[in-house]
Parts: sequence; structure tokens; C-alpha cells
Amino acid sequence: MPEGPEIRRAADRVAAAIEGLVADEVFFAFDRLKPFEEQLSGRTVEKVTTRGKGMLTRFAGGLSVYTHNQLYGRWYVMRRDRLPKTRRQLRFAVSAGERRALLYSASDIEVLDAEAERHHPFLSRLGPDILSQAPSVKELANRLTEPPFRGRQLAALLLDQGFVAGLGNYLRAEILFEARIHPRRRAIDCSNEELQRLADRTIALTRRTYRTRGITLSPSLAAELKAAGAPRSAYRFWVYGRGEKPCRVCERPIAVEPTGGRKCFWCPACQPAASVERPKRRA
DNA sequence: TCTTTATGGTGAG
DNA sequence: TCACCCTAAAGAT
Repeated sequence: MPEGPEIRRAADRVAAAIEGLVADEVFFAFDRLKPFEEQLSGRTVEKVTTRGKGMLTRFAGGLSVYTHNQLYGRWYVMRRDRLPKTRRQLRFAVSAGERRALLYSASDIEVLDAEAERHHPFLSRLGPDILSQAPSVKELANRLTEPPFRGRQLAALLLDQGFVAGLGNYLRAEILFEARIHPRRRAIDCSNEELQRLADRTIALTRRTYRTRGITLSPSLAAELKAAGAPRSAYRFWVYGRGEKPCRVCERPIAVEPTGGRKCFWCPACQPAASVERPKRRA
């Protein structure tokens, strides 16, 4: 469950289970982290927060466990006497009170003090996080017009965690679709109205995805398809993963093209390239 | 049992 | 832009 809103959901579950309680048992699978098992056990879990797709489990005394699920990490929250039915590898676990939070498969796990967190190569470069910092539409639209962001292709910009933290490959496609903007355009070539739309959809879709546990499609359309018996995979996205399938709005085939090694999906009719193609500039 | 793909990220050139 | 790292699941053989 990799993109920001889903990580935030996982953090909510972990927080509900162990936040404010004394961690009486801490487990790390990696040898380099073993010394922290004893150091952290007996301390209170003060806060479970997220920074984009990263998660921080803060312990009393100033240490935090940073985890990043990458593509495959998965959190489980269980009664402390139970283990999930899975063949995955357990990497980190905290037991407190009656419950236990377990992180499987993830490989990016570190223990950080405040100083290390400040200088962390990933955390220190993150842009605003929509769910925890709630930038306004106006602020985000302004950010789009600032260098170096304004000259970059939007498809690449939305994936850049330094621009906005927490967006990923499906959100970028879905945001650009709802904003009706072609992925290859740049902020510098967009009208003010388009920039407002893009900022507005970025915020709205991130929040919606959080509420719906990963469904970016409009709630009414999703409900309609679900009622008709469609599986979740069929009512989740507007365009993501729907290459060649008919657009849900205009029925023309959805386009797919790799941008920066990752597939980008869009509707060529609903998201036209700029009316006047500009000559390609030097990079 | 193999190959491929993935909602992620890094570093070299 | 590309190769590569990470791990799991799905699809092909």
C-alpha cells in the first residue's frame, strides 16, 4: 500500500493501537538495528506520523524509527498474541498494551535522533505533505510557478517528492486526468486557471484517496459500478492501469507511455496537449 | 520454475 | 536516461 494516503492510513492504525503506550517489546530483523531493541523497549510510543510515503514512530527520549514501505512493505496491527497469516518476512514489530504493530517486507528501516532526522537524505528533501501540512490551493498553485518546478514536465514533477511528498504513479495520473491536463505539459505553459485546477485536484484527490482507502474515482461513479457488481479493481481509477481501455468520460482509448521509466496513463481527448505545440527547447 | 511487473527510490553518466 | 536495489505476486512455461 505504497502512496502517501495509504501510508497515512496504516499510520492511523498503528497509532490507534500503540500510541501513548509503553512499548514493552521491540523487534528488529536486521543485525544493525538489534541494539535498539533494548534501547527502545520500556519507552512510550509518543507519536506515529508520516512524511509523504515515509513513516516515523516516535519514542520517548528522542529516538524515532523511520520506515519506508517502498513497493512491498506492509503493516499489520493485531492482538499481541497473534501473528498474521503470511509468508512475508517480519522486519520490525512493537508490542504495547494488548496489541502489536508489525511491519513486513520493508527494507528501509532506520533509527534516527532529531539531528539525524533533520539531515536525513530523503526526509530533509521532501516537499509539503498534503495530509499533514494541508497547504492551500493558492499556495500549491504558487509553488507550481516557482523555479525549478515551473519548467518541468508535470508527469515528472508530480512524482518528485521534493515538490509534493506522498504522490505516486497512480495519483499523478489520476490528478492530471481530473485536472484535464496533458502529462507532458509544464506549469510555465499553463494558464492560471489550469494551475488552480491542478493544485485543487492534487489536494482533493489526495484527501479523497485517504478517505476511500485508495479509490481515486469519483465516489458516485465508484458506488454505481460497485452496485453493478464490479470488483474493486474495476472501479478504482479513472485512467491508471487502463491503457487502451475506453475513457470513462469520452470512451476514447486511454494512452500509455513510459515517462522516466514508469508508465503514465492519460486520455488523449480529455487531456489534450497544449493547443499550440511549442518547439522543443534545449534541456 | 521461470520471467515479468509493481502504488518506490538511488546513483552514475 | 539507465541500471540497479529491494521483495512479492502474477503470469508464462
